[in-house]
Amino acid sequence: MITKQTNDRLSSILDVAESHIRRGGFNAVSFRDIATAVGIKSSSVHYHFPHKHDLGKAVVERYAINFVEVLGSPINSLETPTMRIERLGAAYSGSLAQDGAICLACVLGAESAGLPEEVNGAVIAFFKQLLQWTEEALTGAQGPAADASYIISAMQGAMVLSIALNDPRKLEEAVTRLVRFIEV
Amino acid sequence: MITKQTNDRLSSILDVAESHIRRGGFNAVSFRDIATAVGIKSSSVHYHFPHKHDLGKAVVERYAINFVEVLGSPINSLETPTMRIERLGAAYSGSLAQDGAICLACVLGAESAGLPEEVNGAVIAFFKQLLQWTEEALTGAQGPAADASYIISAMQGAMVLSIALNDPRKLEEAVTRLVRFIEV
DNA sequence: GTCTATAATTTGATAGAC
DNA sequence: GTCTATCAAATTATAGAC
Repeated sequence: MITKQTNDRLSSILDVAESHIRRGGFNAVSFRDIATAVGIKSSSVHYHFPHKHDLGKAVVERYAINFVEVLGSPINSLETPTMRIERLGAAYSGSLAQDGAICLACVLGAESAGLPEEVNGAVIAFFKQLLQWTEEALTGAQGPAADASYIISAMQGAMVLSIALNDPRKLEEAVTRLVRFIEV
Repeated sequence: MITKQTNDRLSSILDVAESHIRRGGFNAVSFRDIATAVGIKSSSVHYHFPHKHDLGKAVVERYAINFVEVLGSPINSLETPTMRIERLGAAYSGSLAQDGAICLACVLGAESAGLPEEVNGAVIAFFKQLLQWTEEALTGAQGPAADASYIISAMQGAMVLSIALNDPRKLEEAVTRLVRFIEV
């Protein structure tokens, strides 16, 4: 099936691009590197994404969709706010362990002043989506850590420390601490 | 004076390089961009820093020295732990407002997997230094936020959110919250 | 220390055949 | 959709004159 194969190739390109960006930032990716890793030529990557910002935007948008899909809705759940934030932290911890890379939006957010507008817009949209999810997850919660921006900040920063110092416990400890100081 | 002029030029190069890196990451800087901004040729930049990782390393090391110098020693002070962390947060907030850029180590830490070893080593050294400063600053402190790694994580992440969403209050609010939950 | 000149490589991007 | 071929520009880096 043509459609299937197209999707697979597109996914492969996005997979490699996401992986590279999450490890070294937007400027650490090149069409050639991606093409080689996928097993095609750089001109074929250009066919799917004419400009580099098209590729970057697509990577972020797919990341955003996948992320919320994995997390699920925070409203329909029977969990407590504490459990939801714990799940958010587990998602990041698992992602850090499995991919050996931090949140895509964290890397791109850190270098946002040097990004194409199209990519930046997608990053901003993702962060707003993530903040909204966290706000909803915190409905009815209290305590020192019960604030969406604060929780996201702590987790993003802990990922930076974890990857820079090669110590995943930085993230785990931050999540533990956050979760502990959310009261229902 | 030759020495004076040399130092000024060297400082200018490091100034421009730091500014560019803090805005767009390590790969967003080029010898030509730096040279143009300083008012010299790229080969002259190579004279001072043969390889790009030499430049990157020097930028981080100077940043580390300046940072602790601005903060001062956390031990000889008569301040409470709360006041010291507040001062750390103010340093970052002021730096964000003045330079329009986040912490150098945060940007480079986020893309650490794509950095030259020499630069990475300097970033790790800076983070360890910063964590040690914060640990000493927290001597005798308690409460939900009284942990060096946690505090640094929250501040670094809050800077990412602040710059990505163009809202410096993210950092200010994080600092306020952290400071509020350190008990002496 | 800075310059000119230049090399070698990489990069984002396009044209056109299949 | 993918390929070959190619391009213009940019990048890191070096050699040698001043």
